Amino acid sequence: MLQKVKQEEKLRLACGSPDHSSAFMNVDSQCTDQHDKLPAIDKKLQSEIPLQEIVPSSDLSLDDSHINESARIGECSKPPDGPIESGSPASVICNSSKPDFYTLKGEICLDNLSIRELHGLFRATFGRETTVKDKLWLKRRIAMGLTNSCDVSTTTFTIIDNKLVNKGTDNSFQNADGMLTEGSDGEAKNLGYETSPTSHSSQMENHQIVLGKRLGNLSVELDCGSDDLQMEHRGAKRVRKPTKRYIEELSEVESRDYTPKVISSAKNTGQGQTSPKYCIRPPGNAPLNERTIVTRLDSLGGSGVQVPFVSRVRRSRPRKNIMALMKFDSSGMGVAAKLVQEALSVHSSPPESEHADKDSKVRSASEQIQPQFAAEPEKDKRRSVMSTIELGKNLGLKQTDSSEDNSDDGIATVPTAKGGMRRKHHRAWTLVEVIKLVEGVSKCGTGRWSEIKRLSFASYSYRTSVDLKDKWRNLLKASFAQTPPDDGINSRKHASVPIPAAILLKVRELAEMHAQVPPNLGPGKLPSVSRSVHQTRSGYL
DNA sequence: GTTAGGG
DNA sequence: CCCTAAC
Repeated sequence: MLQKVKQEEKLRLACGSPDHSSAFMNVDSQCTDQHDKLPAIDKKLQSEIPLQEIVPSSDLSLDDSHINESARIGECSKPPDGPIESGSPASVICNSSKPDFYTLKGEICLDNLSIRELHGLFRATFGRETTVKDKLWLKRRIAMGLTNSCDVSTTTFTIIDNKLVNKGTDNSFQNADGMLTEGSDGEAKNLGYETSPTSHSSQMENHQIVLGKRLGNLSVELDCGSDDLQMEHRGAKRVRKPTKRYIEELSEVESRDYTPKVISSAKNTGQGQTSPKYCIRPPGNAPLNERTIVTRLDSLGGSGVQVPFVSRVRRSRPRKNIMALMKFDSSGMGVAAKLVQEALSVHSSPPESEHADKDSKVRSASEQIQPQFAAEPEKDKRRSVMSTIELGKNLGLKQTDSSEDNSDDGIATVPTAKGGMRRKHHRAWTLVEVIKLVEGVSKCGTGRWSEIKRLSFASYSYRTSVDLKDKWRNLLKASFAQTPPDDGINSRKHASVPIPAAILLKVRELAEMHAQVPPNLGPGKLPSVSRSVHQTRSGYL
């Protein structure tokens, strides 16, 4: 990393930037890279491709990126050599007086560099040579490499793709297959691009390559590639923003990591509100609010998402167990004991309705009443229950026997004796259930789990629609897993239910109907299932 | 409240 | 099976 930074600086010098080597550069360029490069690329692409207006269907509007960019030029970068105007008031905000040329020079540099220079930069960035002559390709690769990311936001991605698609019915930009091959081959064999220098690269290719590189795993790369390809044909996967917990934890780590630097750099401006890594982004012409937004570009699962930076303090959703423990601590046993009684009473007078299972309180409460307690730090909710219950034990409260939970017909809950398996409430799927599930799917189609639950699992109180969904997912996996005739099902040690091949077959069939074929083995890899031997499957598709 | 998807 | 964001 250091090496890389060093070399980058050299390159900056080559661009006429005065020397300003400092420890901050590292951090700084990260910040700007992440934020600026991609929009910049977009912009470039845009101008290069004479296209009509893009219609950004969703969040990352193009306007936004433009604004961001111009604004950022003012704020995050202050070249000693040349005022890069835009005179935005934002520059005042910018607490980083540390100059960063990369932001503004970055594009310019890349634009003006000769192929040779680009090669140098490429080497600096990727640590290997390239013989690609395509300037555009080089620039993109380098830019992407510097962003160090799969941070191409899905949205941006789509837009670009659309653009490309729109533009090119000629497939110069769109030859997806070609792209994939070249991209991965190049990366894999270190041959670069030379084999077919004529074709243009696409955003997609870059995406893949960088991603693959990052993961350092070719197969992953290929998978991703095919995945992306599939995306074009089917709907993109729902993107998830990182969970709150993730954000919190990450923020925690980062703020710790950068603390020293923040302190040392903060004295320049007087206040260290933000770490250098984060850019303050004034909300452009969005008239909404005066507040500046602090974000960082986070890449999670390849989806670049603007993640709000949260401070270390846990906000909202205070840990519930904390609450419980606090009660215990402060007000003594009284409250806790009461809690225990509540918990106990809940299932000592069980209505035993079929919906009892849905009540998580009941569930967790009754289930945690066990002589054994897993020593592991548990999930919040459970822990609170556990602690109160344990307390109750200590107080000498009588516990009703834990076998209550199995009242229906069930098997035991949580053996959890020692080191081994402590599944909470696990109920093995019976073959009957599986069949019902398959049936239900064939009737309702996938994705309508609650419906299936209503129709086929009305009598099974314990299978929630989520369970059905999960099971289906597993079935799917199983059915598409290689099913070589030799080992087959038996080799599994403790496979709960073997799941006859016939059923798997049916699952596969249904899956194909609903376009659920996993991206890897496309349609046709498996011997096509003889179809329509049965089923009036309501033609839902 | 349901669904999708990661853990 | 759990969790939780997206819907």
